[in-house]
Amino acid sequence: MTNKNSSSKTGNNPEKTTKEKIFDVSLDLFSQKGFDAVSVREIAREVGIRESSIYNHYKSKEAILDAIMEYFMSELQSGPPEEEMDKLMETPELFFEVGARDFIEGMNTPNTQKIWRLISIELYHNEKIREFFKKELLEAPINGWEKIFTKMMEKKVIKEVDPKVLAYEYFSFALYLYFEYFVLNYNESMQTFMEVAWDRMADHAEFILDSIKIH
Amino acid sequence: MTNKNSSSKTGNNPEKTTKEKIFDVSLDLFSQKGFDAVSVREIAREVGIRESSIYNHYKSKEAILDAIMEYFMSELQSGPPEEEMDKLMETPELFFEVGARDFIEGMNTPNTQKIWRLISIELYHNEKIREFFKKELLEAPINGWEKIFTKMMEKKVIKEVDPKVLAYEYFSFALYLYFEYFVLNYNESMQTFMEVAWDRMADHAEFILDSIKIH
DNA sequence: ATATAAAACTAACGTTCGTTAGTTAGGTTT
DNA sequence: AAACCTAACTAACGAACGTTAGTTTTATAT
Repeated sequence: MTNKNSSSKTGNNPEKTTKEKIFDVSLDLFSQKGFDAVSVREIAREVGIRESSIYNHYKSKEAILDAIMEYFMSELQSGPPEEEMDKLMETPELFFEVGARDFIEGMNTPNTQKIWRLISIELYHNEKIREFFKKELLEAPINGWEKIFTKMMEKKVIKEVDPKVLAYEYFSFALYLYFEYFVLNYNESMQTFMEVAWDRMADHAEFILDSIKIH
Repeated sequence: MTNKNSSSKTGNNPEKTTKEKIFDVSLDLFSQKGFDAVSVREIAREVGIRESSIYNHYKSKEAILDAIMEYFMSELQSGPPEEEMDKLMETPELFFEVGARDFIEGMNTPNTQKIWRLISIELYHNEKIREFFKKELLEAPINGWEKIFTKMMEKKVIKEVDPKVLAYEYFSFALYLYFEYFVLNYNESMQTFMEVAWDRMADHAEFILDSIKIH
């Protein structure tokens, strides 16, 4: 089995290898129906080969899911660099804008968007994915925002409140948007979501800002 | 097929009918593993009968899920009565406390708690459940809070802001708590969750209140 | 005691599932 | 030309699935 990374970021590359096709088709199907509800035969049919041929490229159905998750984790961006942060922090309005852009662009590309959906479905069935979600997609950002708010208080640009509470206040709305889109309205167009999410995240940031900024 | 309502609210009633046992066992299993991952044979084994006997009580596996959902909808409480509302609204602190209690007690009994979890899992696979969730568990409460905040503004007990934004601000945190518990930490004890949820909902209400109350 | 209806049983049906063994075609390297 | 590898193929395995038909037990009513 070759270990060439099966990334296949471009959806309409005509020179895709069979392994990449399997990857892409699986992601499409998994993200729409969930892992268990998709059969190897269905993947094979969509790719245009027999189901047994899948096993020339991936040793099991589970291995396809693993490859998808591995790809996603490698694509996770870690946000803007430290130095830039410090400057931004002095004007909270700007900072929130950057934060919102970060959040929304984190679900930007078609592939990552599908994986977000897949993760949502598999949260209930897959312990590994659930732990990943908790640690990397919830706790890490919240701890990050807590640190940011703490620093802002030290710099006296916002009022003194419990930074943890503030982090939850800010971040829980992002989770709400995520939930509304990926769980409840997954089929609507991405463009529409991006625009709406941007506006609502801006409203939210404004509300938070109004109550914590020092006039 | 008898149409006696299969409620079985008390978990340790020794005089449960077989139909009630099937209902309870199915709910247990569905809420832990999801509908598709539970087989009729597994339910039968847990109840202590053969799988074919299930069909003397429910005409299909799907019919068990339908019965569970029907029970849940019938248990949904609609909140405190109108007259009491008007009085409460004049002191927002009290009102939030009532709101939080409502929210948390809505997930109170062991049975409803399991169904909440089941709903979460089936959101992705079941269009009926997804629509129910959107309408009854998201839109309805948010519209309710929007009306409440509008009235509060009319009574001049809180500042004038966009009531829709405010409703989302208040409610999205509740959804966050729901998500954290039912999706990510389902196995922890209910008592622990109730206490933590109560505290955090109080912190949240205090934060919101601080930024909208008229001093 | 006898008849009746509910609810348990045994046995099997037709499908679909993930996966494997063994084989064949096509292209590249010796 | 021969050897080799990759990746396709055919065919099938055993297991699990939801469901059904037909039969026997059990409890209740006459």
